[in-house]
Amino acid sequence: MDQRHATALKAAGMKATPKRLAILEMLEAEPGYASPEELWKRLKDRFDRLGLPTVYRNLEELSESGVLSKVIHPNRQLYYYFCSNREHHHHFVCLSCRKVEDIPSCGIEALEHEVSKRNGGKVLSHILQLNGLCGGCADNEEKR
Amino acid sequence: MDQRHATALKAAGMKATPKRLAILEMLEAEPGYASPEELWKRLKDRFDRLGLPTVYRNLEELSESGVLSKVIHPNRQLYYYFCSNREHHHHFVCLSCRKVEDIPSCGIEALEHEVSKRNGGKVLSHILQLNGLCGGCADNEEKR
DNA sequence: ATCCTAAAACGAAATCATTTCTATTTAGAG
DNA sequence: CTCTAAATAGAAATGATTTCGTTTTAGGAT
Ligand SMILES: [Mn+2]
Ligand SMILES: [Mn+2]
Ligand SMILES: [Zn+2]
Ligand SMILES: [Zn+2]
Repeated sequence: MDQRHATALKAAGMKATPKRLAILEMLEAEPGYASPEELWKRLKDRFDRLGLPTVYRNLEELSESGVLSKVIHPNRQLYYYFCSNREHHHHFVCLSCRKVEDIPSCGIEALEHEVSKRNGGKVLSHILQLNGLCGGCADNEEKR
Repeated sequence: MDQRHATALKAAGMKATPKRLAILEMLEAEPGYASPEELWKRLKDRFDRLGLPTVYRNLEELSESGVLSKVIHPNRQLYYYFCSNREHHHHFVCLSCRKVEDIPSCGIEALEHEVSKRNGGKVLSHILQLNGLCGGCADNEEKR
């Protein structure tokens, strides 16, 4: 039914299992990021059996293949979210309500070039994430 | 004797205990990042008693107060390093040898402005880190 | 449509880096 | 020198995440 997700999975070289599709649907409907356990609690009734390790494994694999994104959270727990924007970009994440907003550009090319020029290093990946309070949460904060 | 570190601690509102100073000296002498346990193993003989929780606690407090920096590592373990550059900047970290290199500029002001303009959100912190292989490790990689 | 097999999922148990807790020690202000 | 809030000890707990041996399944091949 959600051919889009099945296609994305196939493109990533992963089988389109019902559980993977359910995880993607649930995260797509979610405005913010979610933890493995939260997703598991909300999904397990839809299946005869659904193990928490399965959710962990799939979230990690989906993140690894770029279908999902991972949050670097100060509390060091894992959180994932769905973003359909296929361009390279980053995110602002609200630490209060968990909303995620796109940040279209990062000057990574210049920084990568800088690193390789200066010391011959090779940049394999980069993290750019803004943490804060979204508009709504910042307002609530003020009223307190 | 290392008045610099004692001063830095005082400036951060922290007592200049021998253990904190030893942690700072050890990390300053280190070219890259280190884990709490590694530091503990290398420091505990210098003291009658030194608990691993003390190392964890101090590293976190020192990182919290900006005296040390923390690495966001793919393996999700904690690593810290010392950087004396007091300007706002970020780092390239080598995933192989753990070397850390400065990245002088990040376009954070523009991004912060973008976030607050678009949705009224408030940016509280940001992460920018490049992961990769430093010059030396990239060379070794090629020879294999 | 059925077979076949590598991939996926199960789930109980283990892991182990990190944190907590209470008692004891200490830095440093007064 | 005294005093006290801050720092440390260290054993124990924690709990999110991972492992592992077994069972099930998706999807290409027949
Ligand atoms: Mn996005
Ligand atoms: Mn630096
Ligand atoms: Zn980027
Ligand atoms: Zn910055």
